[in-house]
Amino acid sequence: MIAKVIVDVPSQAVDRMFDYSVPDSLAKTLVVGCRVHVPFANRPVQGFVAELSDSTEVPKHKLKPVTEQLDLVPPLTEELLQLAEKIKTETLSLHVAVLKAMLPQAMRAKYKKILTVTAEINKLDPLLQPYFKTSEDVIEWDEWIKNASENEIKSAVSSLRKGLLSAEPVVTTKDAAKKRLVYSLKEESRQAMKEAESLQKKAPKQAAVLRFLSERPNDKAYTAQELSEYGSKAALDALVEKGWLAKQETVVKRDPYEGREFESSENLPLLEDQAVVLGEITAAMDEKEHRTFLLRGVTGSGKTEIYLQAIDRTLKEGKEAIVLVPEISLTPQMVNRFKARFGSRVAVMHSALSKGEKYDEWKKIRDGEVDVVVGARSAVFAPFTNLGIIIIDEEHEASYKQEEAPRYHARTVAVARAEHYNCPVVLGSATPSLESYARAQKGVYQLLTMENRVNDAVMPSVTLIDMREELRTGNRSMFSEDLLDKMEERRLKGEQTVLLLNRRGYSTFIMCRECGFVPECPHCDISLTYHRTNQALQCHYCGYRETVPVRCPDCDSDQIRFFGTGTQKVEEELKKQLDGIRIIRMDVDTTRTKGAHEKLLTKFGRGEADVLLGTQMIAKGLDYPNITLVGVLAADSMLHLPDFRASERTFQLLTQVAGRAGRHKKTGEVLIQTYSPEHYSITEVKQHDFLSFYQKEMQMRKMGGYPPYYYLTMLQVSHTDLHKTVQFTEKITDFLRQNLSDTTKVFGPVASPIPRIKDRYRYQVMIKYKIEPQLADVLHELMVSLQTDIARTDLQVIIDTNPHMMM
DNA sequence: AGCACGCCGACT
DNA sequence: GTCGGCGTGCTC
Repeated sequence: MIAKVIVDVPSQAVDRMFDYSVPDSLAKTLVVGCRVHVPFANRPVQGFVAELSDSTEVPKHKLKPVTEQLDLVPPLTEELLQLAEKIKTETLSLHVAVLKAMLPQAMRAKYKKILTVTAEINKLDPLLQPYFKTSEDVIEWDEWIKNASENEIKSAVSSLRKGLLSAEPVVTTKDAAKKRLVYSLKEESRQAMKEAESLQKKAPKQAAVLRFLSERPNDKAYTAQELSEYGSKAALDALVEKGWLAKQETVVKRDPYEGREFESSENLPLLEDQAVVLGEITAAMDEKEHRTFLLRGVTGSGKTEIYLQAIDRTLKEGKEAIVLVPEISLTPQMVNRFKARFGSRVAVMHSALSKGEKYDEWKKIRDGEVDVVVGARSAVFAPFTNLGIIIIDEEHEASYKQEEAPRYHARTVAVARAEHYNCPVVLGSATPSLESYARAQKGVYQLLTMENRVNDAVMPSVTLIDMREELRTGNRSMFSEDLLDKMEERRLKGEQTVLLLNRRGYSTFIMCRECGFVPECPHCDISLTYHRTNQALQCHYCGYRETVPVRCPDCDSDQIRFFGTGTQKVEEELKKQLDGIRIIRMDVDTTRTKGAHEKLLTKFGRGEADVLLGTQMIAKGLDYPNITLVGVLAADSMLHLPDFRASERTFQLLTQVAGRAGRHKKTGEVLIQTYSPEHYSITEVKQHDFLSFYQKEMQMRKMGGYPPYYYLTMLQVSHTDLHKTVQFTEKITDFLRQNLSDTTKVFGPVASPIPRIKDRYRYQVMIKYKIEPQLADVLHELMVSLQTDIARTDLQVIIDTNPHMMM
């Protein structure tokens, strides 16, 4: 038997299948989708069995056997393997990169080099001898070299040359299952309890352990911890030694939500709107036909309840469901709603879990222990085999696009999977992406709309505050008079305010007031950000850090001042303006630790603060009845980013955060402070008018030649040498112009908006097209032709067939 | 990517 | 004459 293997080597040059013979010992168990270890270019690597076959073109003397099979149950199903090929061609990624993206981190291979002694230890340099107390001892090269002295390293290198040491590459791939040791009473011991009493005198602890265990059911096993009140680990091990007890390793399942009580909930009654929408979705399920629905429902219209009931229906049919939510809204509040309805049938996958916890959640899915997964982007690859529905909440969110290779979009993957299972996809949002809404207009997706809020709530009133006007009237603070008044008013009434500091593309930097000097990162063309917590200037892109200068490095003036606004500064300022106001601040600093996010929200929910102040992360999913005021500081701060989606993002964020107000009995009010009160991405928020925004933005896209009117592909070229960067980009641009059709436009070379990151110069080429069937082939050909340059020089070329970030 | 193979300069 | 530098090709 021959196994066709995709090897884990990230190079275009080996991005194909390699044939291996399957040894007899594995012939019965090896199946497609398993991970294996194989020898490749004289070293072991991990690979994925993509096909099994009886024949091969490869001459016998070249064929090597599979060394090891890692999975009995293949982690990748046939469906996922097919899907991987599709993603590979669509995103121009390496095949193995896609396969790895489908697995939890813990199942991906680790490679290291191990040094072993081949001669007698005493022949070795005395400097190295301490590392090899016995001939079994090894040095893990990559780890060792970090702490070894220069002389030790030199000595090791020369010992390798002389053959006293040998270097061996090894792959380690493990299932990150958490194991623990447990003790149980052996069957035969039970009959001999009388003899056990004889231990009493010499070994009272051991006797106590036996007595305890004999009073319990036989098969129950306990950890040393659980038995510690009867006898220590030493006593337990002695009993094992004497044959009384059995000691075993068992796999424990971590449960990130262990010990948490979830109040169970039933299906809620639906409004008419909701019932119609649910009806359409279940009809599609009945027809067993794939359909993609775009559910546009205003904030507070009860989209989540629709998801829950659609899933309920799916489960009743014995099928499974995937729910994708944006990373930042994977809040406990969200998770709780699913856990409350479906209990232990839900797995949760998000970045706050440890690698091991993620693995366990993943395994629950593969082993069929759960049938619903709620998770961020990568949960779209959940290894279900009988999918009944895929739901993408807040479908417009940028986090559904992966910004590293493989650059897939979860929406595209979801639709591909749903086509395979003939099941529906539901894309939900109050502010759909332009792409999706345009597809719905064209009938590619089926549009469903909910214009009414549940709880008889009305949409909050939105007021725009022109900050230029405030400035003219002499208010130089970051709060308008109106906003301060209203916040104070809420506090007196015992109601709450959500305050959004929109600071994307707007960070705190320092500037010399005398000469205008702004400290920049020496490795990236970007100004340094001021971090108050460690009193340092830090680069957002490479992590470079320096201390805050006391005097201007340029003109020696001491007039160095901070600009921009951070949440900390807002908090201080607000405390100054409104004496005694209680503020909860949510930003990266205050939510870094595990569970902090939840704690802060619970606190706010209990009414222990008047104001919840935060960045984007507070814009989503918050649902507290007492929030009656939402304030937005600097609404337009991301409007001027070099990104054709800037208006769309602004509208979406403002609508989302406005939706936090007045979701229940009390009506809500929203105050938006801005310097561009006439911009449509802001004015349309005031009217709650998605359609009007959509039409205006579509006009802009049409004029600019952007999606959804045109498709984009971006090539990002980088190199440490500026001249080479430009040269290569020119070469690439020429190649594209020559090989693509005349109607396709190739823009470039241009320097990237951030022209240098980590000492690499960055240029880009943008391709705009309507129909270009050759594109994938041409780009592939291009990459093949650049292969040697990429491998031998430090040239890097990134292709993004659906760019979301223009930086 | 990472390794062997092979062809050139510098040195025991 | 040998060691080790790095350019080149290949990996089932």
